[in-house]
Amino acid sequence: MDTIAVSPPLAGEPAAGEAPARERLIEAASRLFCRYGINAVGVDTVVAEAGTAKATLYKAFGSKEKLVEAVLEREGRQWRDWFLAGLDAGEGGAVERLRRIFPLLGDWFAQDRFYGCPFINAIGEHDKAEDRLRAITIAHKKAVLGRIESLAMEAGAHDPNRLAHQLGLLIDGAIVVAMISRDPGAARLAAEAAESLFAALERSA
Amino acid sequence: MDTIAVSPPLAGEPAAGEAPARERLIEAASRLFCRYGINAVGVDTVVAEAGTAKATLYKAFGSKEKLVEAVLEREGRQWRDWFLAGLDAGEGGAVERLRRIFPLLGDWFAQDRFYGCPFINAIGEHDKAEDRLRAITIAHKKAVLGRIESLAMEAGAHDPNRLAHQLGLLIDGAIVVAMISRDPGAARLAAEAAESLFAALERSA
DNA sequence: GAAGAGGTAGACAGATCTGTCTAGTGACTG
DNA sequence: CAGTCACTAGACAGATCTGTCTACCTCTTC
Repeated sequence: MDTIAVSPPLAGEPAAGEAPARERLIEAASRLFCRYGINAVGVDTVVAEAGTAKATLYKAFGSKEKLVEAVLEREGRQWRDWFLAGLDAGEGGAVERLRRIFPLLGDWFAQDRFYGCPFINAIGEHDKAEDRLRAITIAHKKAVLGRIESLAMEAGAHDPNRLAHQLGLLIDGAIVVAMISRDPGAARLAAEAAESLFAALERSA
Repeated sequence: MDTIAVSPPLAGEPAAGEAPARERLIEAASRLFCRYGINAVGVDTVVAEAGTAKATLYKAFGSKEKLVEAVLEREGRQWRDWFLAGLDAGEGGAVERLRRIFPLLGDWFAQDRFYGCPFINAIGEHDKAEDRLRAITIAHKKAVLGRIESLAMEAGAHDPNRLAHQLGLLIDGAIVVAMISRDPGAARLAAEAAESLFAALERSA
């Protein structure tokens, strides 16, 4: 009943058991936006997929734009819950937990419903002068990198903030490469690169 | 007259001196697609920006989709010309050239017209089952990583292909982080991470 | 000077987009 | 039983989308 989520973060089955309309809308939008792109999916498609009426969408969110924000918030929260729980699960010290980053990503990449990072994709297809989506994305990244930084500190890194952000580069790079190549092997490649970052750390530990 | 391009790859000024209509269309589309996203820009906007008639666009490209492909081909070619020339310019051995990757990226990120990688953004906003854009992107990356791999080999890397792809992760990660954060400092961060990858190499050299 | 190439301006068709609105249904509550 | 709440079905408005078509203009070349 209380098991840790083993399945990666993406929206799963069409949410059996009749979830409330608002939730079904977010889940349907999540699936469609991630797979086809936000601008490529109209609200009619979303309500059809969610099995709700159009008025329900506009009652609940006010606009497509707000729906997009709600989707990103939920997608981010779920991803962080899954990812951070995965880091903390099981035995091992801080370095072992940091090492778990990339196998976790590998599990995600291997899902057939892996479509890249919704945040990166959303920013890429909107006006680059727009700040709203960037702010949501930065908050998400901050939460993830914050936990990684504290693990890096625990692991005795000389500059935990820098190590965390360097790992962040490898994470984002791996996500993008996995989306483009459809090869989950990007995670292993990133894991090996991360070992080089850990090397200095191990020497001083 | 024969100077190396000092300005990074993005489409520059509105192409003075009356370029042919086809070229003006690609340049206008490039600017608009990169900044606002492909699906967010209609062909009417493109022809208005290019100062051509709509019929000219369809005569030259046949469809918006083909125009997108032409934009990516040109954008990729220009970027590679600039980037690879930047690697090879100046003195220094293979490792010094590899080290030049990230300062070059930093110049790109610092441009006010830097909107992330057009390939990554294009794939992100299209159907992830679509293969055409992925193929164009993979060809582009192959050309870039090919050169990096041969530099890695020259530098005496144990596994040049792996080093090249690991640098590729850092490159893509830096591009994405720079797009999101609007901070060209991502390039310096990546440069420092790359030093960890070069460390093993230096030891064996 | 006729013919053709390459381009312009813009109307048009038909689809699709976001967002609003009306009318009605069913469940729960005082 | 009346009222409210959450929701459905779908018509509708008005904008915008891709793509086509006609009519015209302006060079160059034979």
